[in-house]
Amino acid sequence: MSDPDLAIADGFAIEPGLRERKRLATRRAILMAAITVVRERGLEAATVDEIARIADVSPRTFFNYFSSKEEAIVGDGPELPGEEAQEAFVRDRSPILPAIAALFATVITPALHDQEIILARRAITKEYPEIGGRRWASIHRFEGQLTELVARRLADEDPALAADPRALTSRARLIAFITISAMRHAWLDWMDDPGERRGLLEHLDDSIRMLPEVLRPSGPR
Amino acid sequence: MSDPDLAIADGFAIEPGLRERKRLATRRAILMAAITVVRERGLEAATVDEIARIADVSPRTFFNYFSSKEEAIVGDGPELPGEEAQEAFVRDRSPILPAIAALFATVITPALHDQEIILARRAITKEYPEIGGRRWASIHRFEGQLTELVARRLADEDPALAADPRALTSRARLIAFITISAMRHAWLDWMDDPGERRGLLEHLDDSIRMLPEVLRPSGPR
DNA sequence: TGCAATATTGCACACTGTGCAACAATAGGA
DNA sequence: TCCTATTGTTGCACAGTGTGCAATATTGCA
Repeated sequence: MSDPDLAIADGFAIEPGLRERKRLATRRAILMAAITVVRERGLEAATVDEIARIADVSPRTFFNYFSSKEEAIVGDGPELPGEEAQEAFVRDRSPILPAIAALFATVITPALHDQEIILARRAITKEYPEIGGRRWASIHRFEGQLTELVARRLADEDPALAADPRALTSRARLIAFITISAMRHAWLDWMDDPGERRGLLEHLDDSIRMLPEVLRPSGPR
Repeated sequence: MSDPDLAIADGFAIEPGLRERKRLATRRAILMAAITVVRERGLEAATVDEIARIADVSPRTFFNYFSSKEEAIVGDGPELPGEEAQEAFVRDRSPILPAIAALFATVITPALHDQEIILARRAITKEYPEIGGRRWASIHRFEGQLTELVARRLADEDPALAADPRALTSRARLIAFITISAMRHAWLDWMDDPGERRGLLEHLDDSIRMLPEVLRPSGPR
């Protein structure tokens, strides 16, 4: 059960063999089946057995591709970009909030590739917010990773802070929480944007820019 | 299956009968059993059957008191204070962030009553962060309630904003997200505070005060 | 005491998720 | 083309969560 992405990870675009192509097709079939069942017959009807039946695989095979039902329906959690981008972020000295927003943008852009899946999932999470349960694990993991990354940058730009691990972690954690909040805020505004007049990344810019404004003690005026 | 808290909800402290006292005792027995099993034998061993066995009730009865295993181990989610406090908050015109922090304080203070349970749960969530899964539902619900409340206040203090529901919701949501982030940040700093030199509420003040500082475009300096 | 309300329990059931071993399909060289 | 190692698929048994329901036990109250 090798990761087919590894075939292109080293820069050579190896034509995937029959095995990899079948694997990707199966994964997609299960994923589409999950989304389809939820959209057409509701979250109640979306049991693993039913999804597997629609995808034409055995229920056992379902779990070879997704570790939980929610993962198939709602997708994987966010991931940090590769090492090089992380290093650049650590050494960067521009304002940190927009820098993190840019980091998010590089992560989101490829994920937005498959419009059909993205839009279906958007509709599903809007109709069934309770599906987010299993997502907690991945968001929590992402919070930890981002905190770590921000801490590296803070330590890099302020050695005095690096000498106080507790203060460093505390500050990094707050920045990570705030930016993830902005990300979620942008996502929700995007979901509420009826004509989709602005893209997700534009909403993210809006949210980041709204932050200092909202925090002014005197309130917006 | 009436809520025993209702007996005092209207201001009259009715002496609870044998039924209510037994009910509270059973609830507590299950709760303590859950915490004890996790602490002594790990999260793996903490099955519903085992917890029920320790609490000396049937597994079925466990689910009469808690809707899930996690709820027994980690406790209920946060709740907004009563109507009067909410109304006062809506009409209040002091800076909104400290005002929300004060709101949190009124909610947290009674919840901090039972030191034994609080400390045990603190240790458990520290050792097993993955337990938070089921908590997502309650945090999500709380986010929605707080957003609604903040929106009422924003509409009350700025009629122009009230006329634009989307902008109103967007702003209220961001404020709710940020303050909940600050709350979670304070909770984590509190968990990391070894000698417990500062209480949870003091950490909350710290977090709220740290917000504008962190957001300054030039960064901390 | 006796009746109404409520709590506890056992039981059957649907569902998620995992380990394991048998079986099927593919890759890649002889 | 055939052979074999590797990898993918499936069925099966199992442990666990959570729910509905009906029988039984307990409590409140007249």
